[in-house]
Amino acid sequence: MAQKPSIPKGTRDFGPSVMIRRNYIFRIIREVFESFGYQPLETPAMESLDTLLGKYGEEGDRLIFKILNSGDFAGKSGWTELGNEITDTMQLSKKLSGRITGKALRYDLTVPFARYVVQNRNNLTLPFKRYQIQPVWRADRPQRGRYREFYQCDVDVIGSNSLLNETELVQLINQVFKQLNIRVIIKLNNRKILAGLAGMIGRQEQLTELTVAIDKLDKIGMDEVTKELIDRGFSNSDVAQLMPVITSRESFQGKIKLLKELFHNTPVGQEGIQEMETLMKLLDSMEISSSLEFDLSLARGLNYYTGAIIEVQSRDIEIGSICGGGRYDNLTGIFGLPGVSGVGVSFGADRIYDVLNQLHAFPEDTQSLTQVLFLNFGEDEVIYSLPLAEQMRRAGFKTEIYPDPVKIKKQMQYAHHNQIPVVVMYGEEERLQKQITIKQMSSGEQATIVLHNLKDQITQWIE
RNA sequence: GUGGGUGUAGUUCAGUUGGUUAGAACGCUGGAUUGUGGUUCCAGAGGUCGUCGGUUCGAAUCCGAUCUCCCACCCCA
Repeated sequence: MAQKPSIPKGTRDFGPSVMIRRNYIFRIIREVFESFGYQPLETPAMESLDTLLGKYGEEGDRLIFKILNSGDFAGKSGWTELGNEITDTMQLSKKLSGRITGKALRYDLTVPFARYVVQNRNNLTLPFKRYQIQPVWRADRPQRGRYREFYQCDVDVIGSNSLLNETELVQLINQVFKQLNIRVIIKLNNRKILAGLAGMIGRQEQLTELTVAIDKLDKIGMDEVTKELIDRGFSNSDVAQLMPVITSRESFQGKIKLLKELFHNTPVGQEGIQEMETLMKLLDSMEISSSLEFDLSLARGLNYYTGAIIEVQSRDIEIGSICGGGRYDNLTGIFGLPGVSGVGVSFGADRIYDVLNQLHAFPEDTQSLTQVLFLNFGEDEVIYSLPLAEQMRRAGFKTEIYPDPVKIKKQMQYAHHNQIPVVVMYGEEERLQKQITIKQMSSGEQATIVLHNLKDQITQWIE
């Protein structure tokens, strides 16, 4: 029974000092989201399994955390009956899982959002702008920078086709990272341009294979991507046509010109070019301090994107994307509400944390919380400290009283370990002389002063 | 899902060709100091050596299985 407690693989506890820093990130993100008029939304940790299945591809389905039903599911599911007629265990498992689980933990925030929109379609005024900051779960095998439980910070606007939304999101991304002091590259592309490329070589139906392969360009390089494309059934001439385009180092205008020539017979591609040009034109009219890049190899894995795609990388720390998203034309369609287009991005709080940590870019004062500690000199003595502590709180100091009348040494250690800058002593000696002793921990300096000077002295020492 | 590594005190790790009582540092508790933290000194607590089995007179050490965590791939934030 003396077994060591532990938490499940890929999950984490966040101690106080980490939480203070995480809250700093969430606070900035939330404030920026709200400044653009996005409204808060939360959805349950668990969704019906049907809501989630089939939305993330075959690979995604496997990574969904399922929740076991309560009750005697073995008996109800007719275990023996099933077992007798099916000998293939994989098939048996599949059949059984349909009966023993009907709920699952959410895999991302976009699908629950789509579900919410469809469910409340009669009460929502479109366009609907919402943000959502909640954990999501994936039954993946964890490794560095990848967890089974992690937070996503999503902003989406649904029910508007305007490219102004994309523009605004870029502006919002820029604002978040500006406030966090992270220098970023915002990469842009358009799914329709990728579809145009697939169309150009006559392989529209293999768009997904194409995008999965070229998305790895900056990770594994040109040769490996070529190899992968061949493996996925593309011909040498396909690759010969594609590679020069997606690796093009031309300027924005250069790339547009190149694509226009290539896409004279592919309407989807032309549409993509037009959207890209409009977006760039709109962005030109704003002050975006981050560098923008038109990256033709940017594809993003999720295959529900249909228009613009966005991905953000840190300029200083190699950690993959710290924010990403795009436009999806028909996400609510699978829930029976077609024709509602949405666009959104998601910030990866955990990776942003790592970037700030490695850059030492967290603000200093996020560390200590309590500013003033009243020592406890005994059950009777401490009563006289109570109103003083309350006065200090009203004066704006985070104040606590040590709860137990233990040795002063121990109480001082508590102040030291919690980095509390000021300790106040109001024991019998002080009280009889109508004075109070106050100590600044950083310098060790200590002063005995008259009561009404307490506030001023603390102010002076904390600043 | 595929492949590689790891496991000894709260934490980070030593532990010789298998040998008697498994160590260190840091941390923790108490004391030197009954109203004073950080530095110092003294003392103390803390271990089913991941688990189960095997080889052996004898296993932290060798073998097998199993679990765990870490790393890479697939995929993703």
